Amino acid sequence: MTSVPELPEVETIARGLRALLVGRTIANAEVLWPRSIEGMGPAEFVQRLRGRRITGVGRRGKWLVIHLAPGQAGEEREGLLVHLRMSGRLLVESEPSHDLLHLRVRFQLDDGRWLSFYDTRKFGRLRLTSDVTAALADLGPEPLSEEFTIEQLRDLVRRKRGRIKSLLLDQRALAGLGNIYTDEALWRAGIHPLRSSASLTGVEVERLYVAIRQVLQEAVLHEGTTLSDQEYRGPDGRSGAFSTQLAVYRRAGQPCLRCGHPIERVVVSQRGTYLCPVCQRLD
DNA sequence: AAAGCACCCTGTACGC
DNA sequence: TGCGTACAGGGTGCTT
Repeated sequence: MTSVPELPEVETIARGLRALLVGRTIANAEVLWPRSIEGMGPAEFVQRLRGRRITGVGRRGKWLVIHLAPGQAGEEREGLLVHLRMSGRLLVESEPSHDLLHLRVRFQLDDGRWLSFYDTRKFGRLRLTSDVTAALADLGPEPLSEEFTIEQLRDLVRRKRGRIKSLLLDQRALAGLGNIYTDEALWRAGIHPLRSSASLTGVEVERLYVAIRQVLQEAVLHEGTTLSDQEYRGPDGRSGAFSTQLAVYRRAGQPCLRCGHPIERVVVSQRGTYLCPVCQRLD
């Protein structure tokens, strides 16, 4: 069972970590699973992070961004990027580790605490970059930002020939949506995930825009979605409450909250996809 | 251009 | 009860 961190979960983590990390200095780092590090070897990674002060914690799409004060090289926009993928977790702990088996990378902070990266499935990635903006330049717009408008979504949708679900999952088109919130947004908008994106009417694009923003906003307010004990946790160990708000995700066979028809599961873009065939028509 | 698939991984669910 | 196997899922890269 997995519920993967998407925009609301990463946002919750960023907010929690911000309070704990800003102003701290990384005294030392240790890489227990080298493939968790992207773009350079673990030795260089550790060497470049040692002594660096954390100036901020943010989020871009599903990436967590830990901003660093300029080091000896003087890079202005250096930062540590973390993508949690399937099972990654970042925790601030007073003990060195609570789970050595799944500990992949850890940072010792100047206050004696530890920032620990746990990742059961080893898909998560840490990347140290000298230019945060450039490193994330391929990501599409932030769906909750003011800059993201209905017109932007309309352009995205009209320019592509593929399925609407594939488009929403494409991080270069729109940043931060994953399998859960894509299905939830499409259900709220009454749009079948297999519809060609270019076939959406103006009204449907508007409904989709509202649905995406609302579902993400509500999920942020609920601090994300946690589906079982094993799954996503906030940095303080709290679980997300949005699971109680899910209308379709993992609800195959259960009645649609709008019309009562059983929710169906199909596969779209190699992903389990949940929908109501009555409220989300293909024809 | 878009779709499909293998790959990266391991905990869990399921069938026998 | 225990064992083997299929499956899930984000992103990347390759093929169709």
